[in-house]
Amino acid sequence: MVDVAKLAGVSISTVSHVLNGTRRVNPQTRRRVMKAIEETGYRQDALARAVRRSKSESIGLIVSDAGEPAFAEMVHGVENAVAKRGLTLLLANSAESAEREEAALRSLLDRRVDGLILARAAASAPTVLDRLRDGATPLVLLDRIYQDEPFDQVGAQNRQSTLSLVEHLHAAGHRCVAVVAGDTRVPTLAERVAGFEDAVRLLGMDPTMQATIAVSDEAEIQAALSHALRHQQVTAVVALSTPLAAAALRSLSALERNVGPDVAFATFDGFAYPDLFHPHLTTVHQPAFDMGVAAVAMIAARMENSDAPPQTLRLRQHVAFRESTADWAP
Amino acid sequence: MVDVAKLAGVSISTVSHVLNGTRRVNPQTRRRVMKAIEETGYRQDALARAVRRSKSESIGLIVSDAGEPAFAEMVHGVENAVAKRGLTLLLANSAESAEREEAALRSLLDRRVDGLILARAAASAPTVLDRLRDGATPLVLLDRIYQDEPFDQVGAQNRQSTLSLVEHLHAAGHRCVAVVAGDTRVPTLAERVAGFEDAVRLLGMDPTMQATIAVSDEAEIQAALSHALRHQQVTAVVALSTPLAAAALRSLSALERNVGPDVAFATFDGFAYPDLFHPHLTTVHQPAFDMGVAAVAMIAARMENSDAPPQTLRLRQHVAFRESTADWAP
DNA sequence: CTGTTAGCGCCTTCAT
DNA sequence: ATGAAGGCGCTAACAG
Repeated sequence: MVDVAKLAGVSISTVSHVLNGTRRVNPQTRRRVMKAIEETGYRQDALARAVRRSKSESIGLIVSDAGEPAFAEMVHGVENAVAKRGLTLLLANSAESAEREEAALRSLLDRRVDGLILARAAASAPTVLDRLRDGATPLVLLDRIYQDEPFDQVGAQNRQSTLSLVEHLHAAGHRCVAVVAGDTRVPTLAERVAGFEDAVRLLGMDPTMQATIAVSDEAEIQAALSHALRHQQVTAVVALSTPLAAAALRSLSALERNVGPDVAFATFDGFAYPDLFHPHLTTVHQPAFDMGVAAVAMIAARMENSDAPPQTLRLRQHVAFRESTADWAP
Repeated sequence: MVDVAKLAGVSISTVSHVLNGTRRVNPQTRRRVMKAIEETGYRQDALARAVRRSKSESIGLIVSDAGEPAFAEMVHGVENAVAKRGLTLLLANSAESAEREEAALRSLLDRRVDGLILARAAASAPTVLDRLRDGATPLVLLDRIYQDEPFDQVGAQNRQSTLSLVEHLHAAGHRCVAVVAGDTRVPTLAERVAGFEDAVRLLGMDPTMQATIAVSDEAEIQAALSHALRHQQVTAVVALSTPLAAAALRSLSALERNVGPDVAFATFDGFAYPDLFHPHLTTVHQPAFDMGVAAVAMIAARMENSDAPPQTLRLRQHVAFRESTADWAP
């Protein structure tokens, strides 16, 4: 910066001001400075600038499972929105571990990110957000919504979507449904279970004839499904996430039940390229990319106006009814 | 930091030294400082530290297409390796655009990342790496390998894998193959095409009976495939990436050719959960996660020893032979 | 319209 | 074994 100033015959202060457009400067000198910058190949040091302004022009994102396609999509959406605003994205993955989540949070905060987007880990510690309660750094909770937290949040309408899905199954004649629910500490999954229970009640289905399988391990899922199919006359299976769907489909295959004719099947989130996946699976599609975009928008809004009440945004999910729930007959 | 120093009754200099373990300090005072840090809830400012040391403890990653599953896996691998080293990941997506790539590069460099991992965009400008030629910031080129660039690189053994694949098809009786190649400015795809040409030569296949379809648009792919199937008696189709495979499979479906019995099919990179995808597709699996991990390792090595000659690492791909190339008969 | 100067929070000689 | 002091590169009063 000193070099530029010297070459242009001005003070570094002027250089700073032409760079930031932060005060009027004579077009003549302005030109000279620009030329000097060009010739010098000078680039502003974003870090020093951030230290001085205590604003880093960056936002941090912590996802709970970078391997899941839905989260990969959210990362994609966040990256897009962040880049569009000229910010930089700092990415971390907690891999569903409370320790890694805590460490990532500290690290990003130490880097003075201007905002933080967090999809909490399944095992997330209740105290992990304490250091953010003062609102110094805007936080938005992504995907996994915690009712009582005083933060902005973005998720999907899990409860209603599950209801629509089960209504559809009920209309097709299904009376006994098995839900592969996984780790129900995850609010997203708990909401979907709650939606299922809503449906059971509303549709007058017999609660004792339904099965909620709250495990994640494939072998356990298979055992539970086997039991449900044989002893509870379950005719439809609903998986609450992509990895659970994979485990369930493998289990059904091992149990020699054909998806479609033998047992109806539906899933949340689903697989990439659903039109190429056979059989075509009835799927509740999460607007993962848009959720990422929305999260960034909320951060931006919060940076403008920090004392508005926290807001929870739930995006609509698209329910695609396909083959896997069409070929079964009572 | 001043607060901590005051509370412990020492100078900030001592605080700095206990924090960094950068010189011997009396266990007594050391304790006092630690306690003061605890009570104050003091955290080091990573940015100020980076400015002073001109080392940011972060690495930048630019991918060319965050939507492709293979790149999502690489991001995952890079994130993992970076976190394991206690560094922070800055992520950007060029979306195959030279401008966005250039912008991302500048932005990350301005943030003084300690190393940079780049999967170049298809349209990448030849000059984009010029500012890195001096070696001040270690760079590793990921996935898309450029022969003549004097940088560390990590990719896959595309040429040999393609050869194995085509040998397999040839052994099954195929003599005319269509390759859906997409944008062959992408070195990865060009290498796979080269591997195909190697195979044609080595196996004595008639070059005029092969089709290389170097477009990405689905309608164009369908038209070209239609022509190749009818007028060139093509019996096997090979797609060189996941999106190309999706387009090709849709095209074949539109042309009413059954994958397997009517026409053999193989793809690179493939779809998630291949065991659930029907028909099971013969696939050359890229070790995308490991490529990401390896890229970080190379950055780390380069930071130790900057004057070793640049190295190109090619990881082996796993070729899984499955149904889609098993059911066809001459 | 422009320059001088005092920090931002930290590390690191140089003294003691 | 510890402190004092000078910057890292930058911005933002405060002066002219």
